[in-house]
Amino acid sequence: MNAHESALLEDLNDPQREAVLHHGGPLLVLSGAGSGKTRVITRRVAYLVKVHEVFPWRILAVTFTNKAAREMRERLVQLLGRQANDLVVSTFHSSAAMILRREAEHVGLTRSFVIYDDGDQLNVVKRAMREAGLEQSMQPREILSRIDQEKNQARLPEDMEVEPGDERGLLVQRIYHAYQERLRAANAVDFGDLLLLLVTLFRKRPEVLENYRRRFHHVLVDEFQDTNPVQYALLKQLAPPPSANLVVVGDDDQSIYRWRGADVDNILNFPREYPGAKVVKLEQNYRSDRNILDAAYEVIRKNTRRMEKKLWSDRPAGQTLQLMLNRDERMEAQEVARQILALQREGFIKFSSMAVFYRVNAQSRVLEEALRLARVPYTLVSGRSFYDRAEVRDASAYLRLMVNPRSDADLLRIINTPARGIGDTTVERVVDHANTRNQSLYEVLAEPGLIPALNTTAVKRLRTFRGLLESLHVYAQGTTDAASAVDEMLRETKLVETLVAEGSDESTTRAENLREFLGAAQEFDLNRAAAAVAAASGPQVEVPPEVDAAPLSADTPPLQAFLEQISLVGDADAEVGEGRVALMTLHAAKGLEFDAVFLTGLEDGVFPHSRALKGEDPDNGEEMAEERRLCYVGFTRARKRLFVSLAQCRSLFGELRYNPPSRFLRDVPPKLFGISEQDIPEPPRPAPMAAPRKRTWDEDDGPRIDRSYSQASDMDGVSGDVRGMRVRHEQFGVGRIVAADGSGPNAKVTVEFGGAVGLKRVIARFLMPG
DNA sequence: GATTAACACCTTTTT
DNA sequence: GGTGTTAATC
Repeated sequence: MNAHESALLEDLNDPQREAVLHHGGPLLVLSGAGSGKTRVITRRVAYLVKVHEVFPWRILAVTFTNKAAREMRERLVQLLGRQANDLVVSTFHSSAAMILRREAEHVGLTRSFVIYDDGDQLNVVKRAMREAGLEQSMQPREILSRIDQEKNQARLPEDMEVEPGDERGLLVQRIYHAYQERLRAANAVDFGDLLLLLVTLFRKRPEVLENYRRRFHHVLVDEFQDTNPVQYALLKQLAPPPSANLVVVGDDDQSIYRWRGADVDNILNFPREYPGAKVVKLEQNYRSDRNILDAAYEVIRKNTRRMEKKLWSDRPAGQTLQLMLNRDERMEAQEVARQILALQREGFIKFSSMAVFYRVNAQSRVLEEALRLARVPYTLVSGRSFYDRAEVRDASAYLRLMVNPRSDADLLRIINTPARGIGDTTVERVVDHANTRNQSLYEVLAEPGLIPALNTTAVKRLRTFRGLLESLHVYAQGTTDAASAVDEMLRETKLVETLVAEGSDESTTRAENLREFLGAAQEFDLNRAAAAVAAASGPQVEVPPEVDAAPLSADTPPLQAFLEQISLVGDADAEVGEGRVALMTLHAAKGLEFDAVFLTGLEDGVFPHSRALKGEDPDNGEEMAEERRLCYVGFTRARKRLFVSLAQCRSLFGELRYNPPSRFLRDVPPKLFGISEQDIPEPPRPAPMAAPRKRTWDEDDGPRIDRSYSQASDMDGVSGDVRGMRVRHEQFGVGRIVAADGSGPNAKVTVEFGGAVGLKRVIARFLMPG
């Protein structure tokens, strides 16, 4: 055994070592939470390279999230040094995008295709519906989600299985078809297409697939339990059964993306798809104290249809879990903040090793407020907030047009941003004209004079606008870095200028964001330059002539590469801040670990989510099983302390709701909370002021504006007789209520504001007592 | 054509 | 609480 070898096998337990050493053929690694699976994957890759002398470019390692890919890459750099540069380590979507770009012409795209996100997709669906005259038939959102589902199942419009007589299904199919045509015409793809088009291409053109099979002799997949049918199809193409070197690592108990088409059966049936696959179980947990592990097990064991395994640990039992019972969500948030400060003061746990989890993003607001008030530093770990801002998306739309002027969705987005006097009527006429001529908007705008019913000013403005796009497009073709393209675009479009001129606080922030966007482009260029240097100085190895060993993204032009990063990676800097508590959804928590974890909202209806509660048998449905797995994921993130919190009532979606404690809590034996069966405490009663308001106008109990629940400055509802009351409106100033009607959040009142304003009927919640 | 107020409607998780 | 749509007004 040489030095490399022993170093790479160091401190691995038996099954881990078995997985690293496994030689040839398919391998399934069932890895429980905290059992060291990333270590297994990275060591295995390093072992292949160093001991078996596999060329790094022969190895493809796919993960599900960008975070995971980044971490894996970092660890591999530590193990392999610059040899790691030649590995392909990326998400399904990134690697598919890179391959698709190389093969674009086979699928009716050009290499400069752009990637549409959710919002763009919805616009395309809406336009497809409008053109087909089917606007009122179904919700565009629903159509889109059904299209996405079809794509997840690897089905093109013609592959859809529609029962005869299924009107809605037929409608979806029709629009799906029109939608795809529009994407192709715009030289654009959506997320689903990245995978689906590639699978289709490989199916139709085996010789193209062959090139990649010849190259990638080793394929490794992380979080395999979350793969959906298209992803699995792609894997099977690249690493065909029965004998390819395909290593899949995952944990069926942590499958939490069923709603996005992920199929647990992929992992459950893997041994059948790849007969002879070796199966290794990693059951030793190195992360959590035993009390936490036991609690997690009690929750997950209720699921039927799982691969039986039980994590064990030689760690101490540790402290018991702590149950936090709160009156409402505000108290919950305060208590979380208080406990965080206490833990920090004890000195053992730093802010940066604590996290607060919640089921839905809507829960984060109250938590943030409380943490801010308590001066607890925190970071909100949410996917891609920066690139979701309107102004940043406008800027990206311009950039995408610079690369690909045919992108109608982008053109429509910015045709009047900043305002240049091109209104809805004009746009509609341009769109109609483009539809009849079957051309892109950009093409049609080359000769705006031909568009019917336009007046001369409109034609002139369109001409100027088209001129702008044209010169940007030309500029982009000559540019060698992303930042100069962004810079040029910001100058020419006057996006920043317009915002600055507006002068409001909000527009100033937006202008700042655009400057930050430029900064992101500069940073991107720097990283790219560094990567190029590293690649050039890497060891030159002999490559068999029939194999293409070039990096997948080899000659993507810089602006395009930057755009790809924006769409697929998002805000790479949104890592958990130093010295800050992390706030995130349970889904975002997968793959992370913290000394102390706060799991909030353990109430039936919140977690498990209300959607999982309805149905015939809410305790055994697939949705409930998934909620349970989500709970398991949440629990097993904690190393030493697990706080589980609920609120007896919480206002969600504008309404006050009383939810029973989560059924998951009943699965945890009380002794793990350090309490006995009898003294399971009652949550504190809601304060009298928090009583649900059910009053109507008939109950005359004196003038009163009910703002019991929210401390907000607005009037949530109106009750009692408020006539004569003084109120203030942001626009109209101070006045007196003369009449009122309705109740609840949309109650209206008529107010005499006096002066020039006079009588106005306004929604009560826009008023403040004044 | 732009701007604003009113109002309807939705709200799980995200590559 | 946000977002998109409509109607009214400049």
